[in-house]
Amino acid sequence: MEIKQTVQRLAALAQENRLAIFRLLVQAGAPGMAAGRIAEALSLAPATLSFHLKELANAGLAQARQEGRFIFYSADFAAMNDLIATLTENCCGGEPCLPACGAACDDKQKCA
Amino acid sequence: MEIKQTVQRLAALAQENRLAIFRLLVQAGAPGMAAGRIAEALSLAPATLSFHLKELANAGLAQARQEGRFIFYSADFAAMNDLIATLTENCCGGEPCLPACGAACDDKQKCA
DNA sequence: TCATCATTTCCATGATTATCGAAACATGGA
DNA sequence: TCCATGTTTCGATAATCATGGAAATGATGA
Repeated sequence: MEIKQTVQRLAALAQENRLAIFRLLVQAGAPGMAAGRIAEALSLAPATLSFHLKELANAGLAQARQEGRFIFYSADFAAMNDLIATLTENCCGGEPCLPACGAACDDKQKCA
Repeated sequence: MEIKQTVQRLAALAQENRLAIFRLLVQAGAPGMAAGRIAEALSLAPATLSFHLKELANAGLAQARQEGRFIFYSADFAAMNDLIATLTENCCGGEPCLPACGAACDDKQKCA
């Protein structure tokens, strides 16, 4: 993943309301939640919520889907995993991993 | 990890220069790098670098250590892992995981 | 102590971001 | 078509952030 996109995704999550929105979407799973429901759950003004949802969508962390009069938003798990993979990809820089590094490494053998 | 701290750490990484600094420190491993070397590697003004290093240190993602006239900074792998764990902790919200989720889950059995 | 080097703090500036009221834009039902 | 509802865009404002020059701080060796 490009560094610009990584920064964009980190920035998208680095805001209290957006992190809360994203977590809500993660818990909601594939069907997601209608914008209004999210606003209700987090007590956000419609314009404010819309601003943040757009930010998450632009970063590729959320997707919108129209259903009747409602617009459902859902988390993009693949994007989240890409982000995490990018953060950990140079984990320990080829050297034998520090103990603390183990939990984040996909390659358990390398990080044993 | 508290949500405020999670936001702080994400924000610390959500800036191109700071992400570059952090990656450099990750590659440098435990010994870390002197501030001057980092500035040199990334062509940053001393004041600018100092600002960003402070930001990373405040977020708990980097540590400073004095060595002679130099101050060495190193990445805190444990903090990075905490951050990732927080991002993935409600991964798939208890339901069977979506395929895309597997890579991020520590619990491979749950996310098979 | 003094000179020197490495780094940080102070300060001002410009840029970006978050918020929300009001208006506009869909969508679906009567 | 008209109305009601759900969501987004517009516009203004306040707050936060990034940058780097200049001065201050801290550490070392002479």
